[in-house]
Amino acid sequence: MLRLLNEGLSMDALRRAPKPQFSPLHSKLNGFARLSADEAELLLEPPSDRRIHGARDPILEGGSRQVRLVSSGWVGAVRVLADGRRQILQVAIPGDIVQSPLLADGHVVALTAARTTDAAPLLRRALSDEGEPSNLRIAWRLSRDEDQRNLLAQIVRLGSLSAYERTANLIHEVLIRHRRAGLGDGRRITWPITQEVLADIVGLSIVHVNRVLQQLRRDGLIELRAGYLAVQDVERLASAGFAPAAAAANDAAGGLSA
Amino acid sequence: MLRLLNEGLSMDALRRAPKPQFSPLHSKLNGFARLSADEAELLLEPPSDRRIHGARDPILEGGSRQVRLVSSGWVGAVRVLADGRRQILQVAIPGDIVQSPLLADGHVVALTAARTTDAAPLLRRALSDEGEPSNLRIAWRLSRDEDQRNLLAQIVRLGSLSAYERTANLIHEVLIRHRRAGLGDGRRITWPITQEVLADIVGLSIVHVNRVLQQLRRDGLIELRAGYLAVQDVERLASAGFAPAAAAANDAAGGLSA
DNA sequence: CGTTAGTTTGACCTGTATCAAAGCAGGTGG
DNA sequence: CCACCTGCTTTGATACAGGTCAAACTAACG
Repeated sequence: MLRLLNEGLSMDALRRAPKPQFSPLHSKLNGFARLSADEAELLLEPPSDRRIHGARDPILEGGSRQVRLVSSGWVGAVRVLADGRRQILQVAIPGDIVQSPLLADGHVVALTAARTTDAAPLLRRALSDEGEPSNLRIAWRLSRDEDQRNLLAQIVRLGSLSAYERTANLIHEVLIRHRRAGLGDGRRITWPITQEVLADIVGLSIVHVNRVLQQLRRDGLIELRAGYLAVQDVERLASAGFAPAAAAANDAAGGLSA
Repeated sequence: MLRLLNEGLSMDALRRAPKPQFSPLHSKLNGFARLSADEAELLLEPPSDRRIHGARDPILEGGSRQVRLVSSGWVGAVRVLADGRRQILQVAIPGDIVQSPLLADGHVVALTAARTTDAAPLLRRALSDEGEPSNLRIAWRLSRDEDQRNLLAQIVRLGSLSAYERTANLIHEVLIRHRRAGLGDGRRITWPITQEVLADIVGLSIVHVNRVLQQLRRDGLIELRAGYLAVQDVERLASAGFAPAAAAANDAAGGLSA
Protein backbone atom coordinates (compact mmCIF):
# COMPACT_ATOMS: atom_id res chain seq x y z
CA MET A 1 0.00 0.00 0.00
CA LEU A 2 2.88 2.29 0.71
CA ARG A 3 4.41 1.32 -2.54
CA LEU A 4 1.17 1.98 -4.23
CA LEU A 5 1.00 5.33 -2.61
CA ASN A 6 4.44 6.20 -3.81
CA GLU A 7 3.86 5.16 -7.32
CA GLY A 8 0.30 6.29 -7.37
CA LEU A 9 -0.26 9.50 -5.63
CA SER A 10 2.63 11.67 -4.84
CA MET A 11 2.40 15.38 -5.05
CA ASP A 12 6.14 15.46 -5.45
CA ALA A 13 6.12 13.13 -8.41
CA LEU A 14 3.46 15.23 -9.98
CA ARG A 15 5.36 18.42 -9.31
CA ARG A 16 8.55 16.97 -10.68
CA ALA A 17 6.85 15.86 -13.85
CA PRO A 18 8.36 17.56 -16.90
CA LYS A 19 6.74 20.89 -17.48
CA PRO A 20 4.58 20.70 -20.55
CA GLN A 21 6.00 22.58 -23.49
CA PHE A 22 2.64 23.67 -24.70
CA SER A 23 -0.28 25.44 -23.17
CA PRO A 24 -3.29 23.33 -22.22
CA LEU A 25 -5.25 24.94 -25.01
CA HIS A 26 -2.57 24.08 -27.51
CA SER A 27 -2.36 20.47 -26.37
CA LYS A 28 -6.06 20.07 -26.56
CA LEU A 29 -6.46 21.56 -30.02
CA ASN A 30 -3.37 19.88 -31.35
CA GLY A 31 -4.85 16.60 -30.24
CA PHE A 32 -7.92 17.21 -32.32
CA ALA A 33 -6.03 18.30 -35.42
CA ARG A 34 -2.30 18.67 -35.77
CA LEU A 35 -1.44 22.37 -35.77
CA SER A 36 1.15 23.99 -37.99
CA ALA A 37 3.89 26.14 -36.50
CA ASP A 38 2.09 29.25 -37.65
CA GLU A 39 -1.10 28.15 -36.08
CA ALA A 40 0.63 27.23 -32.87
CA GLU A 41 2.06 30.70 -32.76
CA LEU A 42 -1.37 32.27 -32.92
CA LEU A 43 -2.12 30.63 -29.62
CA LEU A 44 1.03 31.94 -28.04
CA GLU A 45 0.51 35.67 -28.35
CA PRO A 46 0.38 37.39 -25.03
CA PRO A 47 -3.02 37.13 -23.46
CA SER A 48 -5.06 40.22 -22.73
CA ASP A 49 -6.97 41.09 -19.61
CA ARG A 50 -5.48 38.56 -17.23
CA ARG A 51 -7.55 38.14 -14.12
CA ILE A 52 -7.15 36.29 -10.88
CA HIS A 53 -10.18 34.90 -9.11
CA GLY A 54 -10.64 33.45 -5.67
CA ALA A 55 -12.80 30.39 -5.18
CA ARG A 56 -16.47 31.35 -5.49
CA ASP A 57 -15.73 34.59 -7.27
CA PRO A 58 -18.09 35.32 -10.11
CA ILE A 59 -16.32 35.47 -13.46
CA LEU A 60 -19.09 36.20 -15.90
CA GLU A 61 -22.52 37.49 -15.02
CA GLY A 62 -25.83 36.53 -16.57
CA GLY A 63 -26.06 38.07 -20.02
CA SER A 64 -22.36 38.71 -20.52
CA ARG A 65 -21.12 38.27 -24.05
CA GLN A 66 -17.56 37.81 -22.92
CA VAL A 67 -15.54 34.73 -23.60
CA ARG A 68 -12.73 33.75 -21.29
CA LEU A 69 -9.90 31.27 -21.43
CA VAL A 70 -9.13 29.43 -18.23
CA SER A 71 -5.41 29.38 -17.57
CA SER A 72 -5.42 27.84 -14.12
CA GLY A 73 -7.92 26.45 -11.67
CA TRP A 74 -11.38 25.11 -12.29
CA VAL A 75 -14.29 27.19 -13.41
CA GLY A 76 -17.95 26.31 -13.65
CA ALA A 77 -21.10 27.35 -15.45
CA VAL A 78 -23.69 27.43 -12.74
CA ARG A 79 -27.40 27.85 -12.25
CA VAL A 80 -28.67 28.87 -8.84
CA LEU A 81 -32.30 28.28 -7.93
CA ALA A 82 -34.40 30.70 -5.96
CA ASP A 83 -34.10 28.58 -2.84
CA GLY A 84 -30.34 28.34 -2.98
CA ARG A 85 -29.90 24.98 -4.61
CA ARG A 86 -27.05 25.19 -7.03
CA GLN A 87 -26.35 23.08 -10.08
CA ILE A 88 -23.02 23.17 -11.82
CA LEU A 89 -23.89 22.69 -15.45
CA GLN A 90 -20.42 22.26 -16.79
CA VAL A 91 -16.88 22.37 -15.59
CA ALA A 92 -13.95 24.06 -17.29
CA ILE A 93 -10.31 23.26 -16.62
CA PRO A 94 -7.20 25.01 -17.88
CA GLY A 95 -7.29 25.27 -21.64
CA ASP A 96 -11.07 25.46 -21.77
CA ILE A 97 -12.95 28.50 -22.93
CA VAL A 98 -16.12 29.55 -21.16
CA GLN A 99 -18.94 31.86 -21.84
CA SER A 100 -22.00 32.72 -19.86
CA PRO A 101 -24.69 30.07 -19.84
CA LEU A 102 -27.55 31.89 -21.27
CA LEU A 103 -29.90 30.51 -18.70
CA ALA A 104 -31.84 32.77 -16.37
CA ASP A 105 -29.89 32.85 -13.14
CA GLY A 106 -26.94 31.31 -14.85
CA HIS A 107 -23.40 32.54 -14.57
CA VAL A 108 -19.79 31.50 -14.52
CA VAL A 109 -17.88 31.27 -11.26
CA ALA A 110 -14.49 30.17 -10.07
CA LEU A 111 -14.78 26.75 -8.46
CA THR A 112 -11.27 27.09 -7.09
CA ALA A 113 -8.71 29.83 -7.12
CA ALA A 114 -8.31 30.44 -10.83
CA ARG A 115 -6.86 32.63 -13.49
CA THR A 116 -8.51 33.57 -16.78
CA THR A 117 -7.82 35.79 -19.76
CA ASP A 118 -9.95 37.35 -22.42
CA ALA A 119 -10.38 34.76 -25.13
CA ALA A 120 -11.97 37.06 -27.69
CA PRO A 121 -8.79 38.31 -29.37
CA LEU A 122 -7.46 34.79 -29.44
CA LEU A 123 -10.56 33.50 -31.13
CA ARG A 124 -10.59 36.37 -33.56
CA ARG A 125 -7.06 35.55 -34.61
CA ALA A 126 -7.54 31.83 -34.71
CA LEU A 127 -10.80 31.84 -36.60
CA SER A 128 -10.14 34.72 -38.96
CA ASP A 129 -11.39 33.89 -42.43
CA GLU A 130 -7.97 33.90 -44.05
CA GLY A 131 -6.57 30.49 -43.36
CA GLU A 132 -9.58 28.83 -44.94
CA PRO A 133 -10.19 25.33 -43.62
CA SER A 134 -7.13 25.49 -41.44
CA ASN A 135 -6.41 22.73 -39.02
CA LEU A 136 -6.83 25.22 -36.27
CA ARG A 137 -10.41 25.75 -37.32
CA ILE A 138 -10.99 22.06 -37.56
CA ALA A 139 -9.54 21.53 -34.13
CA TRP A 140 -11.66 24.29 -32.75
CA ARG A 141 -14.75 22.72 -34.19
CA LEU A 142 -13.92 19.29 -32.84
CA SER A 143 -13.21 20.82 -29.49
CA ARG A 144 -16.63 22.42 -29.44
CA ASP A 145 -18.18 19.12 -30.40
CA GLU A 146 -16.38 17.57 -27.50
CA ASP A 147 -17.79 20.17 -25.16
CA GLN A 148 -21.24 19.38 -26.41
CA ARG A 149 -20.63 15.70 -25.88
CA ASN A 150 -19.58 16.38 -22.34
CA LEU A 151 -22.76 18.34 -21.79
CA LEU A 152 -24.79 15.37 -22.94
CA ALA A 153 -22.67 13.12 -20.76
CA GLN A 154 -23.67 15.28 -17.83
CA ILE A 155 -27.31 14.63 -18.63
CA VAL A 156 -26.75 10.90 -18.68
CA ARG A 157 -24.83 11.04 -15.42
CA LEU A 158 -27.54 12.93 -13.63
CA GLY A 159 -30.46 11.16 -15.20
CA SER A 160 -29.38 7.55 -15.34
CA LEU A 161 -26.45 6.80 -13.08
CA SER A 162 -26.26 5.94 -9.39
CA ALA A 163 -24.26 8.12 -7.04
CA TYR A 164 -21.29 5.78 -7.27
CA GLU A 165 -21.42 5.59 -11.03
CA ARG A 166 -21.89 9.31 -11.41
CA THR A 167 -18.86 10.08 -9.37
CA ALA A 168 -16.67 7.54 -11.15
CA ASN A 169 -17.93 8.79 -14.47
CA LEU A 170 -17.18 12.39 -13.68
CA ILE A 171 -13.73 11.65 -12.37
CA HIS A 172 -13.03 9.68 -15.50
CA GLU A 173 -14.14 12.50 -17.74
CA VAL A 174 -12.03 15.00 -15.88
CA LEU A 175 -9.02 12.73 -16.06
CA ILE A 176 -9.36 12.30 -19.80
CA ARG A 177 -9.76 15.99 -20.27
CA HIS A 178 -6.62 16.68 -18.30
CA ARG A 179 -4.80 14.21 -20.45
CA ARG A 180 -5.96 15.97 -23.58
CA ALA A 181 -4.81 19.29 -22.18
CA GLY A 182 -1.42 17.84 -21.39
CA LEU A 183 -2.01 18.25 -17.66
CA GLY A 184 -0.93 15.59 -15.22
CA ASP A 185 0.57 12.42 -16.55
CA GLY A 186 -2.57 10.67 -17.67
CA ARG A 187 -3.08 8.90 -14.37
CA ARG A 188 -2.47 11.60 -11.81
CA ILE A 189 -3.87 15.09 -11.77
CA THR A 190 -4.35 17.90 -9.32
CA TRP A 191 -7.74 17.85 -7.69
CA PRO A 192 -8.41 21.31 -6.37
CA ILE A 193 -12.14 21.19 -5.71
CA THR A 194 -13.91 20.62 -2.42
CA GLN A 195 -16.42 17.87 -1.93
CA GLU A 196 -19.10 20.51 -1.82
CA VAL A 197 -18.28 21.57 -5.37
CA LEU A 198 -18.20 17.97 -6.48
CA ALA A 199 -21.61 17.51 -4.90
CA ASP A 200 -23.00 20.41 -6.91
CA ILE A 201 -21.64 18.90 -10.09
CA VAL A 202 -23.01 15.41 -9.65
CA GLY A 203 -26.24 16.45 -7.96
CA LEU A 204 -25.63 14.75 -4.61
CA SER A 205 -25.35 15.92 -1.01
CA ILE A 206 -21.93 16.68 0.37
CA VAL A 207 -22.17 13.92 2.90
CA HIS A 208 -23.06 11.36 0.34
CA VAL A 209 -20.28 12.44 -1.98
CA ASN A 210 -17.90 11.90 0.88
CA ARG A 211 -19.15 8.36 1.39
CA VAL A 212 -19.00 7.57 -2.29
CA LEU A 213 -15.43 8.80 -2.51
CA GLN A 214 -14.50 6.55 0.36
CA GLN A 215 -16.09 3.64 -1.39
CA LEU A 216 -14.20 4.40 -4.57
CA ARG A 217 -11.02 4.44 -2.53
CA ARG A 218 -11.84 1.17 -0.82
CA ASP A 219 -12.53 -0.35 -4.23
CA GLY A 220 -9.08 0.73 -5.31
CA LEU A 221 -10.42 2.89 -8.10
CA ILE A 222 -8.98 6.17 -6.96
CA GLU A 223 -6.50 7.63 -4.56
CA LEU A 224 -7.41 11.08 -3.48
CA ARG A 225 -5.89 13.37 -0.93
CA ALA A 226 -4.32 16.71 -0.34
CA GLY A 227 -5.43 18.10 -3.61
CA TYR A 228 -4.17 15.27 -5.76
CA LEU A 229 -5.95 12.44 -7.50
CA ALA A 230 -4.46 9.24 -8.85
CA VAL A 231 -6.12 6.49 -10.80
CA GLN A 232 -4.45 3.12 -11.07
CA ASP A 233 -6.60 1.52 -13.68
CA VAL A 234 -8.31 4.04 -15.88
CA GLU A 235 -10.29 1.41 -17.74
CA ARG A 236 -11.71 0.03 -14.55
CA LEU A 237 -12.75 3.48 -13.48
CA ALA A 238 -14.34 4.06 -16.85
CA SER A 239 -16.44 0.97 -16.66
CA ALA A 240 -17.46 1.70 -13.08
CA GLY A 241 -18.83 4.95 -14.43
CA PHE A 242 -20.40 3.45 -17.53
CA ALA A 243 -18.19 5.64 -19.63
CA PRO A 244 -17.82 4.61 -23.25
CA ALA A 245 -14.63 2.68 -23.87
CA ALA A 246 -11.62 4.89 -24.40
CA ALA A 247 -11.14 3.51 -27.87
CA ALA A 248 -14.48 4.82 -28.97
CA ALA A 249 -13.42 8.34 -28.09
CA ASN A 250 -12.72 9.36 -31.66
CA ASP A 251 -16.14 8.85 -33.14
CA ALA A 252 -18.53 11.10 -34.97
CA ALA A 253 -19.38 14.52 -33.63
CA GLY A 254 -22.37 16.82 -33.58
CA GLY A 255 -25.21 17.62 -31.26
CA LEU A 256 -28.95 17.53 -31.44
CA SER A 257 -30.69 20.37 -33.23
CA ALA A 258 -28.39 21.27 -36.06
CA MET B 1 -65.23 20.22 -12.07
CA LEU B 2 -67.23 19.22 -15.05
CA ARG B 3 -67.18 22.78 -16.21
CA LEU B 4 -63.47 22.84 -15.67
CA LEU B 5 -63.11 19.71 -17.65
CA ASN B 6 -65.05 21.15 -20.52
CA GLU B 7 -63.12 24.34 -20.61
CA GLY B 8 -59.89 22.72 -19.71
CA LEU B 9 -59.32 19.52 -21.43
CA SER B 10 -61.43 18.60 -24.35
CA MET B 11 -60.03 16.81 -27.29
CA ASP B 12 -62.87 18.18 -29.33
CA ALA B 13 -62.11 21.77 -28.44
CA LEU B 14 -58.52 21.19 -29.34
CA ARG B 15 -59.45 19.55 -32.59
CA ARG B 16 -61.84 22.35 -33.46
CA ALA B 17 -59.20 24.98 -32.78
CA PRO B 18 -58.46 27.00 -35.91
CA LYS B 19 -55.84 25.30 -37.99
CA PRO B 20 -52.63 27.25 -37.75
CA GLN B 21 -51.79 29.10 -40.94
CA PHE B 22 -48.12 28.50 -40.55
CA SER B 23 -45.97 25.49 -40.04
CA PRO B 24 -44.61 24.90 -36.55
CA LEU B 25 -41.15 25.74 -37.82
CA HIS B 26 -42.37 29.00 -39.25
CA SER B 27 -44.20 29.98 -36.07
CA LYS B 28 -41.18 29.24 -33.99
CA LEU B 29 -38.70 31.14 -36.12
CA ASN B 30 -41.07 34.01 -36.74
CA GLY B 31 -41.39 34.36 -33.00
CA PHE B 32 -37.67 34.80 -32.67
CA ALA B 33 -37.35 37.30 -35.50
CA ARG B 34 -40.14 38.51 -37.76
CA LEU B 35 -39.76 36.87 -41.15
CA SER B 36 -40.28 38.61 -44.47
CA ALA B 37 -42.64 37.15 -47.05
CA ASP B 38 -39.68 35.94 -49.06
CA GLU B 39 -38.14 34.27 -46.09
CA ALA B 40 -41.42 32.68 -45.14
CA GLU B 41 -41.59 31.24 -48.60
CA LEU B 42 -38.24 29.55 -48.23
CA LEU B 43 -39.75 27.50 -45.46
CA LEU B 44 -42.72 26.50 -47.55
CA GLU B 45 -41.01 24.68 -50.37
CA PRO B 46 -42.06 21.07 -50.62
CA PRO B 47 -40.13 18.93 -48.21
CA SER B 48 -37.91 16.15 -49.46
CA ASP B 49 -37.61 12.62 -48.22
CA ARG B 50 -40.74 12.46 -46.12
CA ARG B 51 -40.73 9.53 -43.74
CA ILE B 52 -43.20 7.98 -41.38
CA HIS B 53 -42.01 6.37 -38.18
CA GLY B 54 -43.76 4.20 -35.66
CA ALA B 55 -43.13 4.73 -31.97
CA ARG B 56 -39.69 3.39 -31.03
CA ASP B 57 -38.46 3.38 -34.60
CA PRO B 58 -34.91 4.59 -34.98
CA ILE B 59 -34.66 7.74 -37.06
CA LEU B 60 -30.96 8.51 -37.10
CA GLU B 61 -28.21 6.11 -36.16
CA GLY B 62 -25.03 6.86 -34.30
CA GLY B 63 -22.70 8.82 -36.50
CA SER B 64 -25.27 9.97 -39.02
CA ARG B 65 -24.70 13.40 -40.44
CA GLN B 66 -28.30 13.79 -41.45
CA VAL B 67 -30.52 16.53 -40.19
CA ARG B 68 -34.26 16.00 -39.99
CA LEU B 69 -37.23 18.24 -39.46
CA VAL B 70 -39.97 16.82 -37.28
CA SER B 71 -43.36 17.43 -38.86
CA SER B 72 -45.51 15.44 -36.48
CA GLY B 73 -45.09 13.42 -33.32
CA TRP B 74 -42.35 13.58 -30.74
CA VAL B 75 -38.80 12.55 -31.37
CA GLY B 76 -35.95 12.09 -28.93
CA ALA B 77 -32.19 12.07 -28.81
CA VAL B 78 -31.37 9.07 -26.71
CA ARG B 79 -28.46 7.36 -25.07
CA VAL B 80 -28.78 3.73 -24.14
CA LEU B 81 -26.43 2.21 -21.59
CA ALA B 82 -24.97 -1.24 -21.85
CA ASP B 83 -27.38 -2.59 -19.24
CA GLY B 84 -30.46 -1.22 -20.94
CA ARG B 85 -30.98 1.96 -18.98
CA ARG B 86 -32.08 4.64 -21.35
CA GLN B 87 -31.79 8.38 -21.02
CA ILE B 88 -33.64 10.72 -23.31
CA LEU B 89 -31.28 13.62 -23.68
CA GLN B 90 -33.56 15.96 -25.50
CA VAL B 91 -37.04 16.00 -26.92
CA ALA B 92 -38.08 17.37 -30.28
CA ILE B 93 -41.64 18.33 -31.20
CA PRO B 94 -43.03 19.38 -34.57
CA GLY B 95 -41.04 22.26 -35.96
CA ASP B 96 -37.84 21.13 -34.31
CA ILE B 97 -34.83 19.94 -36.21
CA VAL B 98 -32.79 17.04 -34.92
CA GLN B 99 -29.45 15.56 -35.62
CA SER B 100 -27.69 12.60 -34.17
CA PRO B 101 -26.27 13.14 -30.71
CA LEU B 102 -22.69 12.52 -31.21
CA LEU B 103 -22.45 10.43 -28.11
CA ALA B 104 -21.32 6.84 -28.20
CA ASP B 105 -24.49 4.75 -28.16
CA GLY B 106 -26.51 7.83 -28.94
CA HIS B 107 -29.18 8.02 -31.57
CA VAL B 108 -32.47 9.59 -32.50
CA VAL B 109 -35.72 7.65 -32.17
CA ALA B 110 -39.41 8.27 -32.57
CA LEU B 111 -40.95 8.64 -29.13
CA THR B 112 -44.41 8.40 -30.67
CA ALA B 113 -45.68 7.79 -34.16
CA ALA B 114 -44.01 10.59 -36.06
CA ARG B 115 -43.22 12.05 -39.44
CA THR B 116 -39.98 13.72 -40.46
CA THR B 117 -38.41 15.19 -43.57
CA ASP B 118 -34.89 15.91 -44.67
CA ALA B 119 -33.97 19.28 -43.24
CA ALA B 120 -30.74 19.70 -45.16
CA PRO B 121 -32.15 21.37 -48.29
CA LEU B 122 -34.24 23.61 -46.12
CA LEU B 123 -31.26 24.71 -44.12
CA ARG B 124 -29.19 25.20 -47.22
CA ARG B 125 -31.80 27.53 -48.63
CA ALA B 126 -32.45 29.37 -45.42
CA LEU B 127 -28.85 29.91 -44.47
CA SER B 128 -27.38 30.53 -47.90
CA ASP B 129 -24.91 33.35 -47.75
CA GLU B 130 -26.91 35.67 -49.98
CA GLY B 131 -29.41 37.30 -47.71
CA GLU B 132 -26.66 38.51 -45.40
CA PRO B 133 -27.84 39.07 -41.84
CA SER B 134 -31.38 38.15 -42.76
CA ASN B 135 -33.97 37.83 -40.08
CA LEU B 136 -34.23 34.20 -40.96
CA ARG B 137 -30.63 33.71 -40.00
CA ILE B 138 -31.11 35.62 -36.81
CA ALA B 139 -34.16 33.56 -35.97
CA TRP B 140 -32.27 30.40 -36.68
CA ARG B 141 -29.52 31.44 -34.38
CA LEU B 142 -31.88 32.35 -31.58
CA SER B 143 -33.65 29.09 -32.06
CA ARG B 144 -30.41 27.22 -31.64
CA ASP B 145 -29.63 29.20 -28.54
CA GLU B 146 -33.01 28.20 -27.24
CA ASP B 147 -32.22 24.56 -27.87
CA GLN B 148 -29.02 24.93 -25.93
CA ARG B 149 -30.88 26.58 -23.09
CA ASN B 150 -33.27 23.68 -22.99
CA LEU B 151 -30.37 21.29 -22.81
CA LEU B 152 -29.02 23.12 -19.79
CA ALA B 153 -32.50 23.16 -18.31
CA GLN B 154 -32.48 19.39 -18.60
CA ILE B 155 -29.31 19.29 -16.54
CA VAL B 156 -30.85 21.40 -13.81
CA ARG B 157 -33.98 19.28 -13.83
CA LEU B 158 -32.09 16.07 -13.40
CA GLY B 159 -29.47 17.37 -11.06
CA SER B 160 -31.35 19.66 -8.72
CA LEU B 161 -35.09 19.09 -8.82
CA SER B 162 -37.30 16.61 -7.01
CA ALA B 163 -39.45 14.21 -8.99
CA TYR B 164 -42.46 16.46 -8.63
CA GLU B 165 -40.55 19.56 -9.67
CA ARG B 166 -38.87 17.81 -12.55
CA THR B 167 -42.13 16.69 -13.97
CA ALA B 168 -43.80 20.08 -13.59
CA ASN B 169 -40.77 21.74 -15.08
CA LEU B 170 -40.70 19.49 -18.10
CA ILE B 171 -44.39 19.85 -18.76
CA HIS B 172 -44.00 23.58 -18.56
CA GLU B 173 -41.15 23.59 -21.01
CA VAL B 174 -43.04 21.46 -23.45
CA LEU B 175 -46.10 23.65 -23.15
CA ILE B 176 -44.11 26.79 -23.88
CA ARG B 177 -42.45 25.16 -26.83
CA HIS B 178 -45.77 24.14 -28.26
CA ARG B 179 -46.97 27.69 -27.88
CA ARG B 180 -43.96 28.97 -29.77
CA ALA B 181 -44.58 26.48 -32.52
CA GLY B 182 -48.18 27.58 -32.78
CA LEU B 183 -49.41 24.19 -31.58
CA GLY B 184 -52.29 23.92 -29.16
CA ASP B 185 -53.80 27.08 -27.78
CA GLY B 186 -51.18 27.94 -25.21
CA ARG B 187 -52.92 26.03 -22.45
CA ARG B 188 -53.87 22.77 -24.08
CA ILE B 189 -51.71 20.53 -26.20
CA THR B 190 -51.71 16.98 -27.41
CA TRP B 191 -49.75 14.68 -25.16
CA PRO B 192 -48.82 11.64 -27.17
CA ILE B 193 -46.13 10.07 -25.03
CA THR B 194 -46.50 7.18 -22.63
CA GLN B 195 -45.47 7.44 -19.01
CA GLU B 196 -42.55 5.21 -19.79
CA VAL B 197 -41.16 7.77 -22.21
CA LEU B 198 -41.75 10.53 -19.73
CA ALA B 199 -39.87 8.48 -17.16
CA ASP B 200 -36.90 8.19 -19.48
CA ILE B 201 -36.89 11.93 -19.98
CA VAL B 202 -37.01 12.96 -16.34
CA GLY B 203 -34.91 10.10 -15.04
CA LEU B 204 -37.54 8.44 -12.86
CA SER B 205 -39.18 5.04 -12.75
CA ILE B 206 -42.45 4.56 -14.59
CA VAL B 207 -44.31 3.87 -11.41
CA HIS B 208 -43.09 6.99 -9.75
CA VAL B 209 -43.90 9.12 -12.76
CA ASN B 210 -47.41 7.79 -12.53
CA ARG B 211 -47.69 8.83 -8.92
CA VAL B 212 -46.25 12.25 -9.56
CA LEU B 213 -48.70 12.85 -12.37
CA GLN B 214 -51.53 11.98 -10.08
CA GLN B 215 -50.25 14.40 -7.51
CA LEU B 216 -50.00 17.14 -10.11
CA ARG B 217 -53.59 16.44 -11.03
CA ARG B 218 -54.74 16.50 -7.43
CA ASP B 219 -52.98 19.80 -6.99
CA GLY B 220 -54.92 21.16 -9.92
CA LEU B 221 -51.80 21.89 -11.91
CA ILE B 222 -52.57 19.72 -14.90
CA GLU B 223 -55.34 17.77 -16.51
CA LEU B 224 -54.12 14.87 -18.48
CA ARG B 225 -55.95 12.12 -20.24
CA ALA B 226 -56.51 10.37 -23.49
CA GLY B 227 -53.55 11.96 -25.14
CA TYR B 228 -54.38 15.53 -24.20
CA LEU B 229 -52.92 17.84 -21.62
CA ALA B 230 -54.42 21.02 -20.22
CA VAL B 231 -52.92 23.49 -17.81
CA GLN B 232 -55.16 25.95 -16.02
CA ASP B 233 -52.58 28.22 -14.55
CA VAL B 234 -49.34 28.18 -16.45
CA GLU B 235 -47.59 30.44 -13.98
CA ARG B 236 -48.42 28.17 -11.13
CA LEU B 237 -47.07 25.21 -13.04
CA ALA B 238 -43.93 27.15 -13.83
CA SER B 239 -43.23 27.97 -10.23
CA ALA B 240 -43.95 24.40 -9.15
CA GLY B 241 -41.21 23.41 -11.54
CA PHE B 242 -38.81 26.20 -10.60
CA ALA B 243 -38.96 27.44 -14.14
CA PRO B 244 -37.80 30.99 -14.69
CA ALA B 245 -40.70 33.43 -14.91
CA ALA B 246 -42.24 33.60 -18.34
CA ALA B 247 -41.34 37.26 -18.64
CA ALA B 248 -37.66 36.48 -18.40
CA ALA B 249 -37.90 34.29 -21.46
CA ASN B 250 -36.36 36.83 -23.82
CA ASP B 251 -33.00 37.23 -22.19
CA ALA B 252 -29.47 36.82 -23.40
CA ALA B 253 -28.43 33.73 -25.25
CA GLY B 254 -25.32 31.62 -25.63
CA GLY B 255 -23.88 28.51 -24.07
CA LEU B 256 -20.76 27.62 -22.25
CA SER B 257 -17.63 27.10 -24.28
CA ALA B 258 -17.89 29.59 -27.06
C1' DC C 1 -2.78 28.27 19.49
C1' DG C 2 -7.46 29.77 18.23
C1' DT C 3 -10.28 30.10 14.16
C1' DT C 4 -12.07 28.70 10.09
C1' DA C 5 -12.95 25.76 6.13
C1' DG C 6 -13.17 21.30 4.90
C1' DT C 7 -13.74 16.23 5.79
C1' DT C 8 -15.48 12.34 8.19
C1' DT C 9 -18.71 9.65 11.18
C1' DG C 10 -23.12 8.23 13.13
C1' DA C 11 -28.18 8.10 13.61
C1' DC C 12 -32.14 8.67 11.45
C1' DC C 13 -35.57 9.77 7.92
C1' DT C 14 -37.72 9.98 3.32
C1' DG C 15 -38.08 9.98 -1.62
C1' DT C 16 -37.91 7.00 -5.10
C1' DA C 17 -37.11 2.30 -6.91
C1' DT C 18 -38.71 -2.37 -7.23
C1' DC C 19 -41.82 -6.15 -7.47
C1' DA C 20 -46.20 -7.88 -8.23
C1' DA C 21 -50.68 -7.73 -9.57
C1' DA C 22 -54.91 -5.66 -10.84
C1' DG C 23 -57.52 -2.35 -13.84
C1' DC C 24 -58.54 -0.43 -18.45
C1' DA C 25 -58.48 0.70 -22.88
C1' DG C 26 -58.30 -0.07 -28.10
C1' DG C 27 -57.71 -3.37 -31.72
C1' DT C 28 -58.21 -8.05 -33.77
C1' DG C 29 -60.16 -12.09 -35.08
C1' DG C 30 -63.73 -15.33 -34.55
C1' DC D 1 -70.83 -8.30 -31.14
C1' DC D 2 -68.14 -10.64 -28.03
C1' DA D 3 -63.76 -12.53 -26.23
C1' DC D 4 -59.39 -11.99 -26.16
C1' DC D 5 -55.02 -9.79 -26.62
C1' DT D 6 -51.66 -6.45 -25.80
C1' DG D 7 -49.93 -2.19 -24.21
C1' DC D 8 -50.59 1.21 -20.83
C1' DT D 9 -51.96 2.94 -16.35
C1' DT D 10 -52.89 2.43 -11.61
C1' DT D 11 -52.48 0.47 -6.86
C1' DG D 12 -50.25 -1.72 -2.89
C1' DA D 13 -46.39 -3.54 -0.25
C1' DT D 14 -41.75 -3.37 0.63
C1' DA D 15 -36.73 -2.20 0.15
C1' DC D 16 -33.04 0.82 -0.27
C1' DA D 17 -30.30 4.82 -2.02
C1' DG D 18 -29.40 8.98 -0.74
C1' DG D 19 -30.78 13.12 2.14
C1' DT D 20 -30.65 15.56 6.59
C1' DC D 21 -29.04 16.79 11.10
C1' DA D 22 -25.57 17.04 14.40
C1' DA D 23 -21.18 16.59 16.01
C1' DA D 24 -16.35 15.24 15.99
C1' DC D 25 -12.12 15.37 13.63
C1' DT D 26 -8.26 17.55 10.70
C1' DA D 27 -5.50 20.76 8.67
C1' DA D 28 -4.33 25.09 7.07
C1' DC D 29 -3.51 29.83 8.47
C1' DG D 30 -2.95 34.24 10.81
